Amino acid sequence: MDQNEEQAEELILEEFLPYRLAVLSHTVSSKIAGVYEERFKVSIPEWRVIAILGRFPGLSAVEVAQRTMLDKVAVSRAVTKLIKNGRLDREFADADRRRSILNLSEEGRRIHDEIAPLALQFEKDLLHGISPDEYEIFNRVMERLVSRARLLGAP
Amino acid sequence: MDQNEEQAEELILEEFLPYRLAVLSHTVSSKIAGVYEERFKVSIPEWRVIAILGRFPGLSAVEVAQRTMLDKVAVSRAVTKLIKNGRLDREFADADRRRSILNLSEEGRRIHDEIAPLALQFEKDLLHGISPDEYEIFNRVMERLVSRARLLGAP
DNA sequence: TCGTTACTGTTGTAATCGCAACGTAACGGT
DNA sequence: ACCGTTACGTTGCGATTACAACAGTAACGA
Repeated sequence: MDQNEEQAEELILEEFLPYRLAVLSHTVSSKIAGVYEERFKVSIPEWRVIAILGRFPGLSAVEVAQRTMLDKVAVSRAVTKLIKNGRLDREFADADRRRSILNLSEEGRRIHDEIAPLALQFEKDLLHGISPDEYEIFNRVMERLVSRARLLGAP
Repeated sequence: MDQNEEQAEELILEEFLPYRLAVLSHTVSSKIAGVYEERFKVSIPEWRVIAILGRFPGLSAVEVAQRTMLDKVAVSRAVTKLIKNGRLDREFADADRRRSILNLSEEGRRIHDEIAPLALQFEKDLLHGISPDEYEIFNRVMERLVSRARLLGAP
């Protein structure tokens, strides 16, 4: 029997990994965005910026972009809006006046400290019933998938 | 020692599950969309429609929407474009003339049969180095997460 | 010093998405 | 038969996103 004789497997959308990842991510994102948005009028990109500046004060816009996986345009717009809403302060570096120095304002910090526990709780709720062992494997696979995906397809 | 004395954990964006899911899904989607798009001029929603009609010929638009997790507007637009490009045929049901009956055209079938193996190969490449056991757990966790996410947040 | 090149952040714009509103069609009760 | 309701699919529109082009600043070498 020829070893290549096996039936070419058909593509079943609901089992197809990229599809399932998209569905899962979209479901999770829209649910948690509901919390940010509805209660604090903060979009996901804005929340990413706040979260990063909460841990790394004084970053520039590009540095924020790298750490949030947002492109610099998204960061620029999020920052503009956050400043307008009094949640961010911006200075410019003395040494290089192109470079911005971003920090949470008092209000920004307050919002950060309110959202963070909600977000962590949401994550916890999401993971309820999943054992640490399972989650560890899940995480390993996720990381593997990201790095593989970065290699594949178009460079 | 008070049992609530533990330090409130800080939110670390790059470890935060919704964020990581978004990054992973976005990375995977954009890579594989490159294949669909560049080589066949097919968007992701269009590909979902093709994939579903490949397995379930004769569905109506709403049925396609349910099975692809697209909303009916997205399906309507994808279908319009696919018909215009000669990849889909549409009839209307005798019993209920609101209801469309969608089928791949010959050309649509041809494209389906070309993309499907590429997509499956991409998935295989993505999963390279991950053991069946790991993948099984990964899948279990994914399913758990979707159903949890559907419960949480806004109803 | 001048000219080139690289980098930061903003703006302009086209494509996409999501939601509400709509037209048409079928259905259900009276 | 008639009215109100529900279902299917389309259209319009505001919000979001991605990408390219840009202005301004800095760095570097001739």
